[in-house]
Amino acid sequence: MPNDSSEFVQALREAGLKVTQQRVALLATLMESTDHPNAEEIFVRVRALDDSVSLATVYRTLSTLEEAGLVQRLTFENEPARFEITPASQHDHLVDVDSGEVIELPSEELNRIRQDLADRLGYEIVSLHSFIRARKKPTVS
Amino acid sequence: MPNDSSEFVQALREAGLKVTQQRVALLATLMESTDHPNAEEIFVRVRALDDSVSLATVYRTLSTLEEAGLVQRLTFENEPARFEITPASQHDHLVDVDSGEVIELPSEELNRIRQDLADRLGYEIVSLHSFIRARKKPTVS
DNA sequence: ATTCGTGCAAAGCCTTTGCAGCACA
DNA sequence: TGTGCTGCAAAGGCTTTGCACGAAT
Repeated sequence: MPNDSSEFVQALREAGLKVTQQRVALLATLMESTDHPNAEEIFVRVRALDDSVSLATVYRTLSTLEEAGLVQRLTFENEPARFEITPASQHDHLVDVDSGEVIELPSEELNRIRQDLADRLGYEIVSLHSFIRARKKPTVS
Repeated sequence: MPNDSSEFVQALREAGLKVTQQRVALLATLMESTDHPNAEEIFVRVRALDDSVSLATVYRTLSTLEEAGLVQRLTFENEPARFEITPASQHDHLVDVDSGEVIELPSEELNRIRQDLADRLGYEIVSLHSFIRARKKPTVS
C-alpha cells in the first residue's frame, strides 16, 4: 500500500481515482522531472521506482491524469507527446529546433492578452498549447 | 504542363522545386481552403482537381512545402496534423473543443511579446505553433 | 539524358484496446 | 466483495518509405 501521506495520493483521491502504486510512481516521476519527457522516457524512469509498470499503463495513466487535470500533454511537431505536471500558471514553450531542448516561457502578459481575445469571442479557455520553434542566435561580438 | 503564370509556379521555382501538376493542384487546393484541413481532407479535395494524386504524394508534398516555408503544419492534440498556406503574419489558433472548429487569432501584440521573449533568450523564432483549446461560454441574458 | 517526383504497397512509429487476472476500496 | 486497474499482446491510426516508373528540366 502506498504512502498515504503523499501529496499525490490526495490528488488522486480528489479526482475520484483509485490510488495504485503505478499511478503514485508515475506522478512522483513526473514531479521529479525538470525536463518534459515523453511516454517512453517516463516509462523508463517509472520502472526505476516500480518495475512492474507496463508501457500501456503509462499511456493509460497519462491520459487519465490529463483528463483529471493533474498532468498536461505537450503536443510538439514530429515527435511523440511530452508531459508535465500541470503548472501553477500556464506558460508558452520555446523549443530549440537544433537541440530539442524545451524552455518554459512564463508570461502573465501573454496569458492576459489571450484571455481577453477568448473573452471577446465568447469563449472560455480550457487549455493552452503554445510552442515557439526557435534557433539560437550567433552571439554578437 | 501547368499554367506558367500562376503564382504557385513561381513560388515553387523560387524554392528550387520541380513544378508538377500534383504540387500545383495541392497549392491551389490549400489556397482555396478557408478551413484548416488535414492530409486526408486535402487528398480528397486535390483529387477533385487531379485524380492522379496519391495520398503518399499529398504527405510528401506537404512536408516538402513546409520545409520550403510555403505551408505551415498545425499540430493539435489527438488529431492528425492540419495545414494552411503560410500566413502573411503569424497568428494563434483557438480550437473549439466541442465542435473542432478552428478560429484564427491575429494579434500583433502577442507576436511582439513573444519576439521580445525569444530575443532576450538569444533565440530567433523559426515558427509559431499556438493553439488555445476553448469552450463557448453560455450567452449571458 | 538526368534528376527529381510519383504511385503503389508495405512498413514504421506512437498510441490505444480486448481480455483475463489482480489490487484497491 | 465489487469495481476499477493492470499487463500482455494484438490492433489501430497516421505517416513515412523502398522501389520501379514517369515526368520535369
